Amino acid sequence: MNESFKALSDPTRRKIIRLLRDKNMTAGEIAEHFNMKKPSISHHLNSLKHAKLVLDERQGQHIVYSLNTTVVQEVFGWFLEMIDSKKEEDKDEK
Amino acid sequence: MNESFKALSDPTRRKIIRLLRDKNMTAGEIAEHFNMKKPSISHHLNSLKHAKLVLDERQGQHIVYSLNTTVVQEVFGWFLEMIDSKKEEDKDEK
DNA sequence: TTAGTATTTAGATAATTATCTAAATATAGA
DNA sequence: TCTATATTTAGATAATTATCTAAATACTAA
Repeated sequence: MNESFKALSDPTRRKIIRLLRDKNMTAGEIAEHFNMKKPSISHHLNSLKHAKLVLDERQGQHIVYSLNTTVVQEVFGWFLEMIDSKKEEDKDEK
Repeated sequence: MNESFKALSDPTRRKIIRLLRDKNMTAGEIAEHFNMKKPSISHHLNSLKHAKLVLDERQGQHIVYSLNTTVVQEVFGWFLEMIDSKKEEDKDEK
């Protein structure tokens, strides 16, 4: 999970996640949303891949990236723990 | 919100958040949970403070740190958006 | 005022990270 | 095989980050 937190620390990568939330995309399509050279996008995608936040699949000349919602949900769960259990404590006290 | 994501990218800082979830603590109390020199803890606390994830209050010789759940919830909301709206789309299609 | 304790700040250092350029690799079609 | 396109890898570089040591600051009590 540390890798996920690290990957999400960068705004470019968060935007990539947001893009892939809506639909799967090729590396080139993703790159079009940024004013950045493609190797840099590759580097970011590699980071997200390493954290398993995205999955990649080659389709001929293209590589299609998709969001791995399972891992996003894991990180989500961490926040839930930080917020939710605190609410439960409050309830118990009342 | 970028500051929050950055702050949370470090495991030491995430552990601090987890500690403060349970109860407010002084810098010294927090430091006891880590095998690290106090200036380093200070550095981490400063990062969390800068991101507004924690709040500090001097009480005599001590500085007490508390979790700022509002900001934690903001970040939580980001994940909700990544997960939740995707679920809604699925529902609409069914 | 001095001494003790809590905590931070400053500075150094090594490691990590984000972007670029150049080159390499993978796929497809002629 | 050559050419074109998509994408990644490699290397350089500047910026950022995490830990340490030394020093400074803040508060308390004698």
